[in-house]
Amino acid sequence: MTNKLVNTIQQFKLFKHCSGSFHQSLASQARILDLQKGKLLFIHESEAERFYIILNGWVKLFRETLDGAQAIIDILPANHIFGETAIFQDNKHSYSAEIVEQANIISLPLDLLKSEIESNPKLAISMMSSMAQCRRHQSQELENRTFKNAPQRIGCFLLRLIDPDQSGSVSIHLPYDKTLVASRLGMQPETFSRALNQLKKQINMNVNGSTLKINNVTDLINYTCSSCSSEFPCHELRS
Amino acid sequence: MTNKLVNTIQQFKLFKHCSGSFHQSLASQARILDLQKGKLLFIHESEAERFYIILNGWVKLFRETLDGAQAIIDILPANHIFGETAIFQDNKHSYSAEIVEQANIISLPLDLLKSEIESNPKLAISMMSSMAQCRRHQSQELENRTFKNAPQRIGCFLLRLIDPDQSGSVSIHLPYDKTLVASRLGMQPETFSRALNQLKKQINMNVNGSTLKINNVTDLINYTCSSCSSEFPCHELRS
DNA sequence: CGAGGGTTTGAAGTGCATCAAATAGTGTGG
DNA sequence: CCACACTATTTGATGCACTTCAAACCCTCG
Repeated sequence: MTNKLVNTIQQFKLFKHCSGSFHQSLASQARILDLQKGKLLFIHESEAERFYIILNGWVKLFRETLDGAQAIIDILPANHIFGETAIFQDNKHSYSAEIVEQANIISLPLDLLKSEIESNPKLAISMMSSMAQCRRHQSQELENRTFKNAPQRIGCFLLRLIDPDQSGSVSIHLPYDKTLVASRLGMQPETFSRALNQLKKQINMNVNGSTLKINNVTDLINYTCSSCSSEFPCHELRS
Repeated sequence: MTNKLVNTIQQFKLFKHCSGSFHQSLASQARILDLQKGKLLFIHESEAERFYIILNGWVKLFRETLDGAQAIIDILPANHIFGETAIFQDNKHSYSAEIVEQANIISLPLDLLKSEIESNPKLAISMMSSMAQCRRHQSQELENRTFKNAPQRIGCFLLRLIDPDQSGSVSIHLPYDKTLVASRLGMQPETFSRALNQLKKQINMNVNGSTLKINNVTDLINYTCSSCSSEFPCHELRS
Protein backbone atom coordinates (compact mmCIF):
# COMPACT_ATOMS: atom_id res chain seq x y z
CA MET A 1 0.00 0.00 0.00
CA THR A 2 2.49 2.59 1.15
CA ASN A 3 4.96 1.22 -1.37
CA LYS A 4 2.57 1.80 -4.17
CA LEU A 5 2.09 5.32 -2.89
CA VAL A 6 5.82 5.98 -2.74
CA ASN A 7 5.94 4.77 -6.30
CA THR A 8 3.18 7.12 -7.39
CA ILE A 9 4.79 10.06 -5.67
CA GLN A 10 8.24 9.53 -7.07
CA GLN A 11 6.87 9.49 -10.58
CA PHE A 12 5.99 13.15 -10.43
CA LYS A 13 8.39 15.37 -12.29
CA LEU A 14 8.32 17.77 -9.39
CA PHE A 15 9.73 15.13 -7.05
CA LYS A 16 12.09 13.50 -9.50
CA HIS A 17 15.20 14.89 -7.90
CA CYS A 18 14.22 14.11 -4.36
CA SER A 19 15.64 11.39 -2.21
CA GLY A 20 13.84 8.14 -1.55
CA SER A 21 13.61 9.05 2.09
CA PHE A 22 11.73 12.21 1.20
CA HIS A 23 9.33 10.22 -0.96
CA GLN A 24 8.80 7.90 1.96
CA SER A 25 8.13 10.54 4.51
CA LEU A 26 5.69 12.19 2.14
CA ALA A 27 3.96 8.86 1.64
CA SER A 28 3.81 8.18 5.32
CA GLN A 29 1.89 11.38 5.92
CA ALA A 30 -0.26 11.12 2.84
CA ARG A 31 -4.00 10.83 2.88
CA ILE A 32 -5.84 9.39 -0.03
CA LEU A 33 -9.14 11.12 -0.66
CA ASP A 34 -12.07 9.92 -2.70
CA LEU A 35 -14.19 12.98 -3.34
CA GLN A 36 -17.51 13.52 -5.00
CA LYS A 37 -18.52 16.28 -7.38
CA GLY A 38 -19.37 19.44 -5.48
CA LYS A 39 -17.03 18.83 -2.56
CA LEU A 40 -15.14 21.92 -1.42
CA LEU A 41 -11.57 21.01 -0.60
CA PHE A 42 -10.53 24.33 0.87
CA ILE A 43 -11.48 27.94 0.56
CA HIS A 44 -9.75 31.14 -0.39
CA GLU A 45 -7.83 32.79 2.46
CA SER A 46 -8.08 29.75 4.70
CA GLU A 47 -5.06 28.45 6.56
CA ALA A 48 -3.15 26.04 4.34
CA GLU A 49 -1.68 22.90 5.88
CA ARG A 50 -1.68 20.52 2.98
CA PHE A 51 -1.24 20.44 -0.75
CA TYR A 52 -2.79 18.05 -3.21
CA ILE A 53 -2.04 15.78 -6.13
CA ILE A 54 -4.84 14.79 -8.46
CA LEU A 55 -4.79 11.09 -9.35
CA ASN A 56 -7.93 11.36 -11.43
CA GLY A 57 -11.01 13.54 -11.73
CA TRP A 58 -11.17 17.31 -12.17
CA VAL A 59 -10.69 20.13 -9.69
CA LYS A 60 -11.79 23.70 -10.08
CA LEU A 61 -9.70 26.49 -8.58
CA PHE A 62 -11.56 29.74 -8.20
CA ARG A 63 -12.20 32.91 -6.27
CA GLU A 64 -15.37 34.78 -5.62
CA THR A 65 -15.86 38.43 -6.39
CA LEU A 66 -17.57 40.81 -3.99
CA ASP A 67 -20.74 40.71 -6.04
CA GLY A 68 -20.84 36.93 -6.05
CA ALA A 69 -19.47 35.89 -9.43
CA GLN A 70 -16.93 33.11 -9.68
CA ALA A 71 -13.55 33.84 -11.20
CA ILE A 72 -12.18 30.53 -12.38
CA ILE A 73 -8.41 30.33 -12.06
CA ASP A 74 -8.12 26.93 -13.67
CA ILE A 75 -9.70 23.51 -13.87
CA LEU A 76 -7.11 20.83 -13.37
CA PRO A 77 -7.02 17.21 -14.51
CA ALA A 78 -5.06 14.20 -13.25
CA ASN A 79 -1.38 14.56 -12.44
CA HIS A 80 -1.62 18.17 -11.45
CA ILE A 81 -0.52 19.53 -8.13
CA PHE A 82 -2.32 22.38 -6.42
CA GLY A 83 -2.45 24.25 -3.15
CA GLU A 84 1.33 24.14 -2.91
CA THR A 85 1.84 27.82 -3.60
CA ALA A 86 0.44 28.72 -0.19
CA ILE A 87 4.03 28.22 0.95
CA PHE A 88 4.84 31.56 -0.59
CA GLN A 89 1.73 33.34 0.49
CA ASP A 90 1.82 33.24 4.24
CA ASN A 91 0.33 29.75 4.35
CA LYS A 92 -2.96 31.09 3.09
CA HIS A 93 -4.67 29.60 0.09
CA SER A 94 -5.02 32.13 -2.67
CA TYR A 95 -8.05 30.41 -4.17
CA SER A 96 -10.80 27.95 -3.30
CA ALA A 97 -10.76 24.40 -4.65
CA GLU A 98 -13.82 22.36 -5.54
CA ILE A 99 -14.20 18.91 -7.06
CA VAL A 100 -16.08 19.13 -10.35
CA GLU A 101 -15.80 15.48 -11.36
CA GLN A 102 -15.40 12.63 -8.88
CA ALA A 103 -11.74 12.61 -7.96
CA ASN A 104 -9.05 10.67 -6.19
CA ILE A 105 -6.60 12.97 -4.59
CA ILE A 106 -3.52 12.61 -2.45
CA SER A 107 -3.20 15.16 0.28
CA LEU A 108 0.27 15.87 1.63
CA PRO A 109 1.60 18.15 4.37
CA LEU A 110 2.89 21.50 3.21
CA ASP A 111 5.51 21.85 5.91
CA LEU A 112 7.32 18.78 4.64
CA LEU A 113 7.41 20.24 1.16
CA LYS A 114 8.51 23.57 2.46
CA SER A 115 11.42 22.28 4.45
CA GLU A 116 12.53 20.09 1.56
CA ILE A 117 12.42 23.02 -0.82
CA GLU A 118 14.56 24.98 1.57
CA SER A 119 17.16 22.28 1.75
CA ASN A 120 17.07 20.66 -1.66
CA PRO A 121 18.03 23.03 -4.49
CA LYS A 122 17.02 20.52 -7.12
CA LEU A 123 13.50 20.40 -5.82
CA ALA A 124 13.53 24.19 -5.69
CA ILE A 125 14.51 24.31 -9.34
CA SER A 126 11.77 21.86 -10.29
CA MET A 127 9.32 23.93 -8.37
CA MET A 128 10.39 27.08 -10.16
CA SER A 129 10.16 25.39 -13.53
CA SER A 130 6.63 24.35 -12.79
CA MET A 131 5.77 27.85 -11.63
CA ALA A 132 7.32 29.32 -14.76
CA GLN A 133 5.26 26.98 -16.88
CA CYS A 134 2.15 27.97 -15.01
CA ARG A 135 2.95 31.58 -15.70
CA ARG A 136 3.32 30.99 -19.40
CA HIS A 137 0.06 29.14 -19.34
CA GLN A 138 -1.63 32.06 -17.66
CA SER A 139 -0.30 34.60 -20.07
CA GLN A 140 -1.47 32.46 -22.93
CA GLU A 141 -4.87 32.37 -21.33
CA LEU A 142 -4.95 36.14 -21.20
CA GLU A 143 -3.84 36.31 -24.80
CA ASN A 144 -6.68 33.98 -25.76
CA ARG A 145 -9.15 36.20 -23.99
CA THR A 146 -7.81 39.21 -25.87
CA PHE A 147 -7.50 37.89 -29.39
CA LYS A 148 -9.77 34.89 -29.81
CA ASN A 149 -13.50 34.89 -30.23
CA ALA A 150 -15.77 32.39 -28.55
CA PRO A 151 -15.57 29.57 -31.13
CA GLN A 152 -11.79 29.86 -31.29
CA ARG A 153 -11.49 29.69 -27.52
CA ILE A 154 -13.55 26.53 -27.56
CA GLY A 155 -11.30 25.16 -30.29
CA CYS A 156 -8.25 25.91 -28.20
CA PHE A 157 -9.85 24.17 -25.24
CA LEU A 158 -10.57 21.10 -27.34
CA LEU A 159 -7.04 20.96 -28.70
CA ARG A 160 -5.74 20.72 -25.17
CA LEU A 161 -7.82 17.62 -24.63
CA ILE A 162 -6.26 15.93 -27.64
CA ASP A 163 -3.02 14.02 -27.65
CA PRO A 164 -0.73 16.47 -29.54
CA ASP A 165 0.55 14.01 -32.12
CA GLN A 166 -2.88 12.76 -32.98
CA SER A 167 -4.07 13.80 -36.39
CA GLY A 168 -6.95 13.14 -38.75
CA SER A 169 -10.18 12.23 -37.03
CA VAL A 170 -10.58 12.38 -33.25
CA SER A 171 -13.36 11.82 -30.80
CA ILE A 172 -13.52 13.90 -27.63
CA HIS A 173 -15.70 13.69 -24.59
CA LEU A 174 -16.09 16.93 -22.66
CA PRO A 175 -14.62 16.30 -19.23
CA TYR A 176 -17.20 18.31 -17.31
CA ASP A 177 -20.44 20.27 -17.68
CA LYS A 178 -20.78 22.58 -20.65
CA THR A 179 -21.77 25.38 -18.29
CA LEU A 180 -18.47 24.94 -16.51
CA VAL A 181 -16.47 24.81 -19.74
CA ALA A 182 -18.19 28.04 -20.66
CA SER A 183 -17.17 29.87 -17.52
CA ARG A 184 -13.68 28.36 -17.72
CA LEU A 185 -13.49 30.05 -21.12
CA GLY A 186 -15.01 33.27 -19.89
CA MET A 187 -18.33 33.14 -21.66
CA GLN A 188 -22.00 32.54 -20.87
CA PRO A 189 -23.51 29.07 -21.27
CA GLU A 190 -25.74 30.39 -24.05
CA THR A 191 -22.75 31.78 -25.85
CA PHE A 192 -20.97 28.49 -25.46
CA SER A 193 -23.85 26.62 -26.99
CA ARG A 194 -24.04 28.93 -29.97
CA ALA A 195 -20.29 29.16 -30.41
CA LEU A 196 -20.02 25.38 -30.43
CA ASN A 197 -22.51 25.35 -33.27
CA GLN A 198 -20.49 27.90 -35.18
CA LEU A 199 -17.37 25.85 -34.65
CA LYS A 200 -19.22 22.79 -35.87
CA LYS A 201 -19.97 24.58 -39.11
CA GLN A 202 -16.50 26.08 -39.52
CA ILE A 203 -14.61 22.88 -39.15
CA ASN A 204 -16.03 19.48 -39.88
CA MET A 205 -17.34 18.36 -36.50
CA ASN A 206 -20.19 16.25 -35.16
CA VAL A 207 -21.73 17.00 -31.80
CA ASN A 208 -23.65 14.47 -29.78
CA GLY A 209 -24.30 15.69 -26.28
CA SER A 210 -20.91 15.90 -24.64
CA THR A 211 -19.23 13.81 -27.27
CA LEU A 212 -17.59 15.60 -30.16
CA LYS A 213 -16.12 14.05 -33.26
CA ILE A 214 -13.60 16.15 -35.11
CA ASN A 215 -13.05 14.77 -38.56
CA ASN A 216 -9.86 16.62 -39.26
CA VAL A 217 -7.74 18.01 -36.47
CA THR A 218 -5.74 20.14 -38.89
CA ASP A 219 -8.86 22.10 -39.76
CA LEU A 220 -9.41 22.77 -36.08
CA ILE A 221 -5.82 23.91 -35.63
CA ASN A 222 -6.04 26.23 -38.62
CA TYR A 223 -9.25 27.72 -37.39
CA THR A 224 -8.17 28.09 -33.79
CA CYS A 225 -4.50 28.95 -33.72
CA SER A 226 -4.30 31.71 -36.31
CA SER A 227 -4.46 34.39 -33.65
CA CYS A 228 -1.89 32.86 -31.32
CA SER A 229 1.65 33.93 -30.59
CA SER A 230 2.92 30.37 -30.79
CA GLU A 231 2.48 27.49 -33.18
CA PHE A 232 0.36 24.51 -32.43
CA PRO A 233 1.24 22.21 -30.02
CA CYS A 234 1.53 25.22 -27.77
CA HIS A 235 0.55 23.42 -24.61
CA GLU A 236 2.88 21.32 -22.56
CA LEU A 237 1.82 18.61 -20.20
CA ARG A 238 2.60 19.60 -16.66
CA SER A 239 3.06 16.97 -13.98
CA MET B 1 30.83 53.68 -8.81
CA THR B 2 30.82 49.92 -8.41
CA ASN B 3 30.14 50.42 -4.75
CA LYS B 4 27.07 52.39 -5.53
CA LEU B 5 26.00 49.61 -7.85
CA VAL B 6 26.54 46.96 -5.19
CA ASN B 7 24.43 49.09 -2.96
CA THR B 8 21.64 49.33 -5.49
CA ILE B 9 21.69 45.61 -6.13
CA GLN B 10 21.60 44.56 -2.53
CA GLN B 11 18.56 46.68 -1.91
CA PHE B 12 16.39 44.42 -4.05
CA LYS B 13 14.17 42.14 -2.08
CA LEU B 14 15.11 39.32 -4.41
CA PHE B 15 18.77 39.59 -3.43
CA LYS B 16 18.23 40.36 0.21
CA HIS B 17 19.40 36.97 1.40
CA CYS B 18 22.47 36.79 -0.77
CA SER B 19 26.03 37.20 0.35
CA GLY B 20 28.00 40.37 -0.19
CA SER B 21 30.33 38.47 -2.47
CA PHE B 22 27.43 37.56 -4.72
CA HIS B 23 26.32 41.18 -4.83
CA GLN B 24 29.84 42.12 -5.79
CA SER B 25 30.24 39.61 -8.55
CA LEU B 26 26.88 40.67 -9.96
CA ALA B 27 27.97 44.28 -9.85
CA SER B 28 31.29 43.51 -11.49
CA GLN B 29 29.53 42.03 -14.49
CA ALA B 30 26.77 44.57 -14.61
CA ARG B 31 26.17 46.89 -17.49
CA ILE B 32 24.27 50.08 -17.03
CA LEU B 33 22.09 50.92 -19.99
CA ASP B 34 20.52 54.21 -20.89
CA LEU B 35 17.82 53.39 -23.41
CA GLN B 36 15.47 55.49 -25.46
CA LYS B 37 11.81 54.94 -26.14
CA GLY B 38 11.34 52.39 -28.88
CA LYS B 39 14.52 50.43 -28.21
CA LEU B 40 14.07 46.66 -28.40
CA LEU B 41 15.99 44.99 -25.63
CA PHE B 42 15.52 41.40 -26.75
CA ILE B 43 13.01 39.41 -28.69
CA HIS B 44 10.82 36.42 -28.04
CA GLU B 45 12.57 33.07 -28.50
CA SER B 46 16.02 34.61 -28.64
CA GLU B 47 18.88 33.16 -26.65
CA ALA B 48 18.90 34.68 -23.17
CA GLU B 49 22.18 35.58 -21.57
CA ARG B 50 21.24 38.41 -19.32
CA PHE B 51 18.43 39.59 -17.16
CA TYR B 52 17.49 43.15 -16.30
CA ILE B 53 16.62 45.47 -13.47
CA ILE B 54 14.74 48.65 -14.18
CA LEU B 55 16.12 51.67 -12.35
CA ASN B 56 13.65 54.03 -13.94
CA GLY B 57 11.51 54.29 -17.05
CA TRP B 58 8.99 51.76 -18.39
CA VAL B 59 9.47 48.51 -20.23
CA LYS B 60 6.89 46.65 -22.26
CA LEU B 61 6.95 42.86 -22.34
CA PHE B 62 5.01 41.37 -25.22
CA ARG B 63 4.62 38.68 -27.82
CA GLU B 64 3.41 38.87 -31.36
CA THR B 65 0.63 36.73 -32.74
CA LEU B 66 0.83 35.06 -36.13
CA ASP B 67 -1.41 37.70 -37.64
CA GLY B 68 0.69 40.54 -36.30
CA ALA B 69 -1.13 41.77 -33.22
CA GLN B 70 0.78 42.48 -30.04
CA ALA B 71 -0.10 40.60 -26.89
CA ILE B 72 1.12 42.68 -24.01
CA ILE B 73 2.29 40.60 -21.09
CA ASP B 74 3.00 43.52 -18.83
CA ILE B 75 4.44 46.99 -18.71
CA LEU B 76 6.91 47.33 -15.89
CA PRO B 77 8.06 50.36 -13.92
CA ALA B 78 11.19 50.98 -11.86
CA ASN B 79 12.42 48.33 -9.46
CA HIS B 80 11.13 45.44 -11.47
CA ILE B 81 13.23 42.58 -12.70
CA PHE B 82 12.59 40.88 -15.99
CA GLY B 83 14.10 38.37 -18.37
CA GLU B 84 15.16 36.23 -15.45
CA THR B 85 12.64 33.47 -16.08
CA ALA B 86 14.55 32.33 -19.14
CA ILE B 87 16.50 30.26 -16.66
CA PHE B 88 13.56 27.90 -16.52
CA GLN B 89 12.74 27.97 -20.18
CA ASP B 90 15.80 26.60 -21.85
CA ASN B 91 17.54 29.97 -21.80
CA LYS B 92 15.09 31.32 -24.31
CA HIS B 93 13.18 34.50 -23.68
CA SER B 94 9.48 33.85 -23.58
CA TYR B 95 8.61 37.40 -24.62
CA SER B 96 10.09 40.44 -26.29
CA ALA B 97 11.04 43.54 -24.31
CA GLU B 98 10.83 47.11 -25.53
CA ILE B 99 11.48 50.43 -23.83
CA VAL B 100 8.35 52.55 -23.83
CA GLU B 101 9.68 55.43 -21.76
CA GLN B 102 13.34 56.40 -21.58
CA ALA B 103 14.88 53.98 -19.11
CA ASN B 104 17.97 53.24 -17.09
CA ILE B 105 18.46 49.56 -16.77
CA ILE B 106 21.02 47.29 -15.21
CA SER B 107 21.81 44.21 -17.23
CA LEU B 108 23.23 41.22 -15.39
CA PRO B 109 24.40 37.78 -16.49
CA LEU B 110 21.85 35.01 -16.15
CA ASP B 111 24.37 32.26 -15.50
CA LEU B 112 25.48 33.96 -12.31
CA LEU B 113 21.91 34.14 -11.11
CA LYS B 114 21.29 30.57 -12.10
CA SER B 115 24.24 29.12 -10.25
CA GLU B 116 23.42 31.18 -7.19
CA ILE B 117 19.84 29.96 -7.22
CA GLU B 118 21.09 26.42 -7.39
CA SER B 119 23.33 26.86 -4.40
CA ASN B 120 21.50 29.37 -2.24
CA PRO B 121 18.13 28.13 -1.00
CA LYS B 122 17.24 31.52 0.40
CA LEU B 123 17.58 33.12 -2.99
CA ALA B 124 15.55 30.27 -4.43
CA ILE B 125 12.79 30.98 -1.94
CA SER B 126 12.83 34.70 -2.74
CA MET B 127 12.66 33.85 -6.39
CA MET B 128 9.68 31.59 -5.86
CA SER B 129 7.91 34.22 -3.78
CA SER B 130 8.33 36.70 -6.56
CA MET B 131 7.08 34.19 -9.11
CA ALA B 132 4.09 33.39 -6.94
CA GLN B 133 3.31 37.07 -6.69
CA CYS B 134 3.54 37.42 -10.42
CA ARG B 135 1.11 34.55 -10.80
CA ARG B 136 -1.39 36.17 -8.49
CA HIS B 137 -1.00 39.36 -10.43
CA GLN B 138 -1.68 37.55 -13.68
CA SER B 139 -4.75 35.80 -12.41
CA GLN B 140 -6.07 39.11 -11.18
CA GLU B 141 -5.46 40.52 -14.60
CA LEU B 142 -7.50 37.74 -16.14
CA GLU B 143 -10.23 38.32 -13.59
CA ASN B 144 -10.30 42.00 -14.53
CA ARG B 145 -10.68 41.12 -18.16
CA THR B 146 -13.57 38.85 -17.31
CA PHE B 147 -15.56 40.93 -14.91
CA LYS B 148 -14.70 44.56 -15.41
CA ASN B 149 -15.84 46.84 -18.17
CA ALA B 150 -13.57 49.36 -19.84
CA PRO B 151 -13.99 52.28 -17.40
CA GLN B 152 -13.48 49.95 -14.42
CA ARG B 153 -10.31 48.52 -15.91
CA ILE B 154 -9.00 52.05 -16.34
CA GLY B 155 -9.93 52.77 -12.75
CA CYS B 156 -8.02 49.73 -11.59
CA PHE B 157 -5.03 50.82 -13.62
CA LEU B 158 -5.13 54.25 -12.05
CA LEU B 159 -5.40 52.87 -8.55
CA ARG B 160 -2.16 50.99 -9.10
CA LEU B 161 -0.43 54.26 -9.83
CA ILE B 162 -1.53 55.73 -6.55
CA ASP B 163 0.21 55.32 -3.26
CA PRO B 164 -2.14 52.89 -1.44
CA ASP B 165 -2.59 54.92 1.71
CA GLN B 166 -3.28 58.13 -0.13
CA SER B 167 -6.85 59.26 0.15
CA GLY B 168 -8.95 62.25 -0.73
CA SER B 169 -7.78 64.12 -3.80
CA VAL B 170 -4.94 62.84 -5.97
CA SER B 171 -3.25 63.95 -9.12
CA ILE B 172 -1.93 61.33 -11.55
CA HIS B 173 0.17 61.60 -14.65
CA LEU B 174 -0.20 58.73 -17.09
CA PRO B 175 3.20 57.09 -17.32
CA TYR B 176 3.06 56.37 -21.06
CA ASP B 177 0.94 56.90 -24.17
CA LYS B 178 -2.80 56.51 -23.89
CA THR B 179 -2.71 54.14 -26.85
CA LEU B 180 -0.34 51.93 -24.92
CA VAL B 181 -2.40 52.08 -21.75
CA ALA B 182 -5.34 51.03 -23.89
CA SER B 183 -3.65 47.95 -25.26
CA ARG B 184 -2.21 47.15 -21.84
CA LEU B 185 -5.83 47.04 -20.68
CA GLY B 186 -7.00 45.07 -23.68
CA MET B 187 -9.04 47.73 -25.43
CA GLN B 188 -8.83 49.97 -28.49
CA PRO B 189 -7.54 53.55 -28.21
CA GLU B 190 -10.98 54.85 -29.17
CA THR B 191 -12.57 52.80 -26.45
CA PHE B 192 -10.01 54.06 -23.97
CA SER B 193 -10.80 57.64 -24.81
CA ARG B 194 -14.53 57.13 -24.42
CA ALA B 195 -14.18 54.99 -21.33
CA LEU B 196 -12.02 57.62 -19.67
CA ASN B 197 -14.80 60.11 -20.29
CA GLN B 198 -17.33 57.80 -18.73
CA LEU B 199 -15.09 57.32 -15.73
CA LYS B 200 -14.73 61.08 -15.48
CA LYS B 201 -18.49 61.39 -15.20
CA GLN B 202 -18.92 58.45 -12.81
CA ILE B 203 -16.41 59.60 -10.27
CA ASN B 204 -15.38 63.17 -9.80
CA MET B 205 -12.32 63.51 -12.01
CA ASN B 206 -10.69 66.19 -14.12
CA VAL B 207 -8.75 65.28 -17.23
CA ASN B 208 -6.12 67.49 -18.76
CA GLY B 209 -4.14 65.65 -21.39
CA SER B 210 -2.23 62.96 -19.57
CA THR B 211 -2.80 64.51 -16.21
CA LEU B 212 -5.77 63.34 -14.20
CA LYS B 213 -7.05 64.77 -10.99
CA ILE B 214 -9.18 62.49 -8.89
CA ASN B 215 -11.05 64.45 -6.31
CA ASN B 216 -11.97 61.54 -4.13
CA VAL B 217 -10.07 58.28 -4.28
CA THR B 218 -12.77 56.49 -2.33
CA ASP B 219 -15.23 57.14 -5.13
CA LEU B 220 -12.80 55.60 -7.58
CA ILE B 221 -12.32 52.55 -5.36
CA ASN B 222 -16.04 52.07 -4.99
CA TYR B 223 -16.61 52.34 -8.68
CA THR B 224 -13.70 50.12 -9.68
CA CYS B 225 -13.35 47.38 -7.13
CA SER B 226 -16.92 46.21 -6.75
CA SER B 227 -16.33 43.34 -9.16
CA CYS B 228 -13.07 42.14 -7.65
CA SER B 229 -12.33 39.08 -5.58
CA SER B 230 -10.23 41.05 -3.14
CA GLU B 231 -10.59 44.30 -1.29
CA PHE B 232 -8.78 47.44 -2.23
CA PRO B 233 -5.32 47.73 -1.79
CA CYS B 234 -5.17 44.51 -3.78
CA HIS B 235 -1.84 45.24 -5.38
CA GLU B 236 1.45 44.66 -3.72
CA LEU B 237 4.64 46.39 -4.64
CA ARG B 238 7.06 43.95 -6.14
CA SER B 239 10.77 44.62 -6.05
C1' DC C 1 -44.42 10.24 -14.11
C1' DG C 2 -42.74 14.46 -12.53
C1' DA C 3 -39.06 17.40 -10.60
C1' DG C 4 -34.99 19.63 -11.42
C1' DG C 5 -30.80 20.48 -13.45
C1' DG C 6 -28.34 21.17 -17.72
C1' DT C 7 -28.74 22.77 -22.42
C1' DT C 8 -30.60 25.01 -26.36
C1' DT C 9 -33.14 28.58 -28.86
C1' DG C 10 -35.16 33.09 -29.66
C1' DA C 11 -35.46 38.07 -29.19
C1' DA C 12 -33.66 42.20 -27.67
C1' DG C 13 -30.05 45.02 -25.66
C1' DT C 14 -25.22 46.53 -24.65
C1' DG C 15 -20.47 47.24 -24.96
C1' DC C 16 -16.83 47.35 -27.59
C1' DA C 17 -14.66 47.28 -32.28
C1' DT C 18 -14.19 49.25 -36.58
C1' DC C 19 -13.93 52.70 -40.04
C1' DA C 20 -13.64 57.42 -41.17
C1' DA C 21 -12.64 61.93 -40.22
C1' DA C 22 -11.70 65.87 -37.32
C1' DT C 23 -8.74 67.86 -33.80
C1' DA C 24 -4.94 68.47 -30.68
C1' DG C 25 -0.22 68.06 -29.77
C1' DT C 26 4.72 67.55 -30.86
C1' DG C 27 8.87 68.05 -33.10
C1' DT C 28 11.23 69.69 -37.32
C1' DG C 29 13.43 72.71 -40.44
C1' DG C 30 13.30 77.13 -42.25
C1' DC D 1 9.08 81.87 -33.84
C1' DC D 2 6.22 80.05 -37.35
C1' DA D 3 4.62 76.66 -40.76
C1' DC D 4 4.54 72.07 -41.83
C1' DA D 5 4.45 67.17 -41.14
C1' DC D 6 3.42 63.64 -38.38
C1' DT D 7 1.56 61.32 -34.53
C1' DA D 8 -1.60 60.91 -30.72
C1' DT D 9 -6.14 61.53 -29.38
C1' DT D 10 -10.90 62.40 -29.85
C1' DT D 11 -15.46 62.14 -32.01
C1' DG D 12 -19.12 60.29 -34.88
C1' DA D 13 -21.52 56.59 -37.20
C1' DT D 14 -22.20 51.91 -37.78
C1' DG D 15 -21.69 46.91 -37.13
C1' DC D 16 -20.90 42.76 -34.64
C1' DA D 17 -20.07 39.66 -30.71
C1' DC D 18 -21.51 38.61 -26.72
C1' DT D 19 -24.85 39.20 -22.89
C1' DT D 20 -29.25 39.11 -20.90
C1' DC D 21 -33.82 37.62 -20.23
C1' DA D 22 -37.33 34.37 -21.27
C1' DA D 23 -38.94 30.16 -22.57
C1' DA D 24 -38.61 25.64 -24.41
C1' DC D 25 -36.40 21.35 -24.49
C1' DC D 26 -33.94 17.43 -22.91
C1' DC D 27 -32.19 14.17 -19.82
C1' DT D 28 -31.65 11.86 -15.64
C1' DC D 29 -33.17 10.04 -11.53
C1' DG D 30 -36.14 9.43 -7.65
